[in-house]
Amino acid sequence: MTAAERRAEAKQAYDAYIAQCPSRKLLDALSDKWVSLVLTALANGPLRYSDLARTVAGVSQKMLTQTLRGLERDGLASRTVTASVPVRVDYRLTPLGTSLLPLMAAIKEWAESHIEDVELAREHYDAQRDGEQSGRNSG
Amino acid sequence: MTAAERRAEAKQAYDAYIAQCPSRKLLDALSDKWVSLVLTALANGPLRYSDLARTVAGVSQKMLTQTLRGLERDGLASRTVTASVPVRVDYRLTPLGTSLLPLMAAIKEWAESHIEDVELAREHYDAQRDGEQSGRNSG
DNA sequence: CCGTATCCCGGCGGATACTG
DNA sequence: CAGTATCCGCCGGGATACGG
Repeated sequence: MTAAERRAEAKQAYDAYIAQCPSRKLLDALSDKWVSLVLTALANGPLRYSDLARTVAGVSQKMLTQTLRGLERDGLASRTVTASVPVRVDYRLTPLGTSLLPLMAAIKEWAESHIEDVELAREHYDAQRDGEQSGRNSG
Repeated sequence: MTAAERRAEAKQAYDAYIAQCPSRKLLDALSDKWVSLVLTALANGPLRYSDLARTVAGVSQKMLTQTLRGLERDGLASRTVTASVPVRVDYRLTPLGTSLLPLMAAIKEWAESHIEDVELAREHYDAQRDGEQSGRNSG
């Protein structure tokens, strides 16, 4: 059995598992680096493609388009083309996409309340590791 | 300027951006494929390494360890070694990690309420695309 | 202005082998 | 049992060029 076949089988198992797990599907969707950023950018109202590119600073054209296609496919955002010259394309959240905002808010709330603890934990952990390195021979 | 330098600069900009954005940090943390699964697995109580490997079916040894180290570093989980033969290692959620559970529940709730809409939207979107493909010459 | 197609590199993550 | 080290395939995603 080749590595590719093994991979495919494992993928099958994983897919079969998440297939029955709504939470994982959602997390998979939100996991994409840019999804949450675009979602947040659109929270205030519709935006043109170029506006999005500016608002979500750092995103490449490819990823922005790809992300938007994904959101559109998932029914979270809608795409409106105005056939002028030059062409104009607006994106806006659908009701479904909008219904996600409270959840995003909840995430934001937890983050703002607790992310500092996480930061501190990291520093502590890293310091600990460094200490062990240099103190390895002294104990 | 080389491509690598451009990349580095863009990365800088992105990092600088998320550095001041708690929500993104949290999402970055939760984004890892296995984090939420491990978190969920530990929700019911402490588990041994091997138990986790079984519970989170499909995860490789490498990724499980890597995920656990990450959770430990973030102060979301703690690691307890019992020096017996064979050695025994338990992982459990910290209070901080536990505080994440309601948020996970909220995610689960949204997912269970709306993921069906997402599925339908996808089917519709895909069907639409297919239709355009085959009907391209008929209009 | 708003994309799509192509190339290509870096890194994620699985498989495997080895240690304590 | 619970890892660590290493190799390597795959694909995410940036850069670039081109079409409508």
